[in-house]
Amino acid sequence: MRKGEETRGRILDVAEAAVLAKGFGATSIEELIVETGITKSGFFYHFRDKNQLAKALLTRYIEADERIYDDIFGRARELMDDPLQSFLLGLKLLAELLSDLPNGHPGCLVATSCYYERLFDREIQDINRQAVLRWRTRFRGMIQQIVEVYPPREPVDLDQLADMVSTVLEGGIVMSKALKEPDTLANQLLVLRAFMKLMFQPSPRA
Amino acid sequence: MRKGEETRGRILDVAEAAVLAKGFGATSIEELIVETGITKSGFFYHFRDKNQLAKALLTRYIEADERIYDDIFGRARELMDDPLQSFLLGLKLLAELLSDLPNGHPGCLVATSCYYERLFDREIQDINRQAVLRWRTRFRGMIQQIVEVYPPREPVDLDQLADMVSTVLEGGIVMSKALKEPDTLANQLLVLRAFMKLMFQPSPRA
DNA sequence: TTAAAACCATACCAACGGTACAGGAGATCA
DNA sequence: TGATCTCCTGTACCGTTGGTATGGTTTTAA
Repeated sequence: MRKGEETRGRILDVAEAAVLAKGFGATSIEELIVETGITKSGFFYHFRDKNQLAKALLTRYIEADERIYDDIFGRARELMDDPLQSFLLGLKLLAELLSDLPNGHPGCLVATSCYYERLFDREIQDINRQAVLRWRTRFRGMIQQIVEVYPPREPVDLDQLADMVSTVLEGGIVMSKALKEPDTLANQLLVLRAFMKLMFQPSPRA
Repeated sequence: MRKGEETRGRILDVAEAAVLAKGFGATSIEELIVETGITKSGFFYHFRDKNQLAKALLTRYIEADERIYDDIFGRARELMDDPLQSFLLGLKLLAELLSDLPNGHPGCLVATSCYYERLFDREIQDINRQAVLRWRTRFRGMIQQIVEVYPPREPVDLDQLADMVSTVLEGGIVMSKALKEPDTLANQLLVLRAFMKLMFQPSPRA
């Protein structure tokens, strides 16, 4: 039965847009079923309650997010052999992808979820935490490869340096949305790229 | 008539904690009046509706935020004459202040507000935008003074570099909350500090 | 003392999250 | 062909919430 999955996906699409635009607590099931074109009973057939919706929403978002990173940094690795150049290219490709979004980045569900601690149960909070830890692992792996070739020019913890990518992405999204300047996110990522270049690229005089 | 202001402040205290812990839409007026110890009528005496509460919350938060930055970077300026050293000291002082928060940073209302576009009117969105623009002006002023003495070692837009401070703060708060690691925010700020050092500090061989 | 400020009490409404239960259309399979 | 399962619709109901209204009372400052 494939049709159920499709309806479920449509509910999640509508819900994701609504949650990112007005918050989870302010998103009513009523508006979701109106916009999706189903009934309340139909909604509760797919999701036991609002909390299950949140969980499905978050896991789906995280999986899509991972696929994007796999794709971008996988391509960068194919195009560049040098780990530093590959990382810098990945950041550039990501910046391009982000600046090509027509209405700017719609927002990050991981970011919004961490502002709902008292609303969500431990399971959801843990899903969120694991997602951020996977980001850390991903970028630390790339940075470790860089460090093996290029020693960092300032003493820095590699986990913290890896987290910086996620930090700039999350912060950049907030800045872009608050300023209503879609470019800001991509630009902040490019500033991070310049920082990373400075951190690892050998000095021209060496 | 001072007592009114005090009650109003208490409502805002309770509301701020609630909004940061579960979102604006999920924060009920009912719980606010229970925790504040007033009646519903009392609440609506101070705030015409929930939107006015949001506006008051946000403006109060932004003003307190500005006072903190004035204080920290003002002290840093007193202690260090050199604009670069003063800036780096300010980042360090800010990191110390943030890591001294007992339960980690409670969250940024500016960040949450930008995830409520469809919930808030243009006025609130503009208050938010102006706040971020003031951050930009503040840090760009400091960076401009640095650039006059130390040329940047990578080509970079000064507005974007100034925004990086806010980006790392906002992103660091999200990371800290998602990971449930209070130190992460301060650590990310210190990584930014290392980046800034690399960007402006003359190379040791020069 | 007096008037404004700062509330309290009560009643009410529509909308929302959620529950419960009965049923029906359509595909799938024995 | 009949039975079963998936994927819904329809209806009815409950407690809570945001918000409005209205009238009254206590506290405070001039």
